[in-house]
Amino acid sequence: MAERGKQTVRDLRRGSRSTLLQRLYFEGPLSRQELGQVSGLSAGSVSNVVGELLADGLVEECGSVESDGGRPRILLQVPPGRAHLVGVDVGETQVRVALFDLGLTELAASDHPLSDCGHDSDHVVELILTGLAEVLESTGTDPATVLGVGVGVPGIVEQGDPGTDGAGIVVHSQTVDWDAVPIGRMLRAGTDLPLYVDNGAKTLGQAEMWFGAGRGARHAVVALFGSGVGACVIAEGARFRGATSSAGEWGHTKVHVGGRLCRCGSRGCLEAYVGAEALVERWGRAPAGSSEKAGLAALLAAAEAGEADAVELLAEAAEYFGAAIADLINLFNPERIVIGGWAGLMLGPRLLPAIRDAATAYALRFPRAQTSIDLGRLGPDAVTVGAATLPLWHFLQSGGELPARLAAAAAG
Amino acid sequence: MAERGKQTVRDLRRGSRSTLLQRLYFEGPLSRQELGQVSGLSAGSVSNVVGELLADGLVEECGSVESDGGRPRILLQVPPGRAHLVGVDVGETQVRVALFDLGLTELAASDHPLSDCGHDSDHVVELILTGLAEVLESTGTDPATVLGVGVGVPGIVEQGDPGTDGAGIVVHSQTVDWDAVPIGRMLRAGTDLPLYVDNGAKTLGQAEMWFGAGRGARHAVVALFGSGVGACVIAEGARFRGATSSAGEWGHTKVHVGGRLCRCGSRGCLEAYVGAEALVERWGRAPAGSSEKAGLAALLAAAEAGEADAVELLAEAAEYFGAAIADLINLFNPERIVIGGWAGLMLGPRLLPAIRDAATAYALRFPRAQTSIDLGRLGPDAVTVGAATLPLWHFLQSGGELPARLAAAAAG
DNA sequence: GAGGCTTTCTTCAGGCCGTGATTTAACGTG
DNA sequence: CACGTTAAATCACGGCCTGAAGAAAGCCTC
Repeated sequence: MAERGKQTVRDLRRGSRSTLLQRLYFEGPLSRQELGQVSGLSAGSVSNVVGELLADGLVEECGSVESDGGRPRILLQVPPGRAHLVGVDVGETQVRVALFDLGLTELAASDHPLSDCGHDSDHVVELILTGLAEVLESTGTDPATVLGVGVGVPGIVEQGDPGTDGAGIVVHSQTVDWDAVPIGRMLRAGTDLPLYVDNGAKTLGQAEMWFGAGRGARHAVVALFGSGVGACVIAEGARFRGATSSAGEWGHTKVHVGGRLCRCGSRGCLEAYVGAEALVERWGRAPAGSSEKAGLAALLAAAEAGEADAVELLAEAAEYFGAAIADLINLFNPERIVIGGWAGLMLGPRLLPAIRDAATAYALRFPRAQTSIDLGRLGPDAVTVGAATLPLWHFLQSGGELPARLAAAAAG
Repeated sequence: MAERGKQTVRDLRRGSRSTLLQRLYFEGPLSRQELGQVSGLSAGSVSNVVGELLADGLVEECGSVESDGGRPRILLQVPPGRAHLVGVDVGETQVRVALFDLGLTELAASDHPLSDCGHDSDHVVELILTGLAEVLESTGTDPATVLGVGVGVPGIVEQGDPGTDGAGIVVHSQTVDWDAVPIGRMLRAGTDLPLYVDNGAKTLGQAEMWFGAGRGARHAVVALFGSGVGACVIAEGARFRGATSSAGEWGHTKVHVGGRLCRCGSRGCLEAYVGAEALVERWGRAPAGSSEKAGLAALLAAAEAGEADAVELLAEAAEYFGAAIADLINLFNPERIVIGGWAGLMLGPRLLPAIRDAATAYALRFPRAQTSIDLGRLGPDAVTVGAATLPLWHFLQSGGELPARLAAAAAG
């Protein structure tokens, strides 16, 4: 039931390249020696594979470190400038396109507000494509050096047939009224770059796992607390997708069957109790016309000032949030829970102790004891970074597969 | 982040053996020809690997089928009598040990009631070991032909260090008051056979996946509805374990934060609303002193007879159950949900439509549309079958690894 | 400053693996 | 009984990883 299909002797090499590339990417400069130890490959193979990677330009030597009287170790790293990545955040109020180098340093960004036409899909696609053109042009980046474009969108992303180069990707979103929008095909019409699309919350979670509070964990859940509530589940070091890659829709988990009406149309959803939108609305004292963010900040300030109803509302939210986290602990048995998202970061410092207590009260003892609950470290702007990890992940996983033109350039 | 470590050219062969063995095991007699097609391996490799498997006695030729005027195809199969498996069910009222052949046909079984000493762990271990001796002796089975002993226990199983031959397995169970019982070491003292231990509900789920309503699904959740409530999650064809293999503890998911008190000590757990024990207790009309099973049957009969409170109680249970299944759908995005367990099978025919409706009402549209909800097909006696799949799974996964003595016998 | 020591990296024979073409086997047909 | 057809076995080939032996690059001592 878990066949991994045909494997030729060539897949071994792909696997070795991938392992070495990943180690080098995540664990900084390493010598061939150390690389052999951490990867389990023999020194001979490491030398061989690294030679290949050097020839492809995917790895470069960067200084050396003396070794107690012997030949110095030559350090190796993935050259950050070797290729580029694009991350796109289709947010609630704007479309943001950012260009990164391989080290995920932001080289340029382009923002377009989404006020006039709302989330009309043609318009969003147009903004993505113009943003893409802008960041490439403003930095003089050759499109051939871009490994791919990762896009974080609201809603559920159906990946479609993997063989079709992203053209089969379809997005369903009840909140922005996208019903089976074929965003893959629409973007494909405007660019030849490899496309990767995923839910924005999931890309934020991915970023938190790679560069934030999730680093190093193999089983984790990033609980994203913003206007709504979502989660990104990581199992065995990779995102848990489920059958059609919509796994982790935590916001509509029931905390009170038949309870408060949720914007999804159902009742009793977690999001209807602890989502920022719901909290601000329930509090009812936010300055009229203020943004959701300002409203939540006002609620927090009121609670800090000791206003009873604000204090109580937040305490209740912490209990619900903790109880829902207990569900995650019971169901996924992670070693770490990371609370992220802008609202999570805003309220976290105040609510974390109560959330932890509630999780302890509601979860089973054993799995709870295996899990730590911490705050995330990345703000909402990390969605673009997370989106850029989508092509990056493919790059590392495939052992450094380059677009045809870029590979040819290295050979020359 | 998902390194699969060192891979030598030998692992390829192990993988090929495993693939072929699995195909042959699950998809009945197949010719080398067909095997090549379904596995993707070339005809040459298939011939080669099958030759090896034949020599090891892991595969045998069984008749042939004509082929439209050419050389007939020789059919191959895994000989059911080649080895044996033991499955153990540590249930609420008894310890059941069963001996199976490779085809999972039950050859012998031994039941020991658990009335006198309750679940004292020493006593349970003793019963397992005597049961094991009994089934081996009554059938005259050489222990060397037993691939392993799978044990299904109540509670959470911590697998310990994989290298220690099962000796590190520890069980935690709040219901039978086992606190870190080192069942691996205790059993190891009484037998040399390879040991595999997992939660009983999970083994039942595994059985349902392999031989019941879950067949063929790669992403599924088996929702187990008995005295309590549990779940077995399958992702990518393998059981989803989480960090310490306790994932899927669904019964203590919150459906009403702060609601009914549950036997786990927390409040608002699903189990406190729809578990058979809770239902019978809430109904309050079961004949005094009757078993839980009889009580639930009485409740069902009352509802069928149209008694208002019974009808209403079951309708409420269906709604809660469906809502909780909606949570599973949102979180795990499976392609199939199987409702099993003795209470599930008993109430299923009556409640399934309501459960499906509730799941549709409470789950998000898109993932709900990807999922079918069906009743399981295996009764609670399948726990032993499921337990026996634990060593069987290891056998198939490893490409037909045999205990030393058995392998030697084949060579002779 | 030359030889020796230590440590790192490279090279190479050896054993396997899967592929794909070729050969051999087994069967029905005319 | 020769022929066409299909299934299985065989084998040369290019690849892969390992492990051992050899080369490289420093430091230390005399």
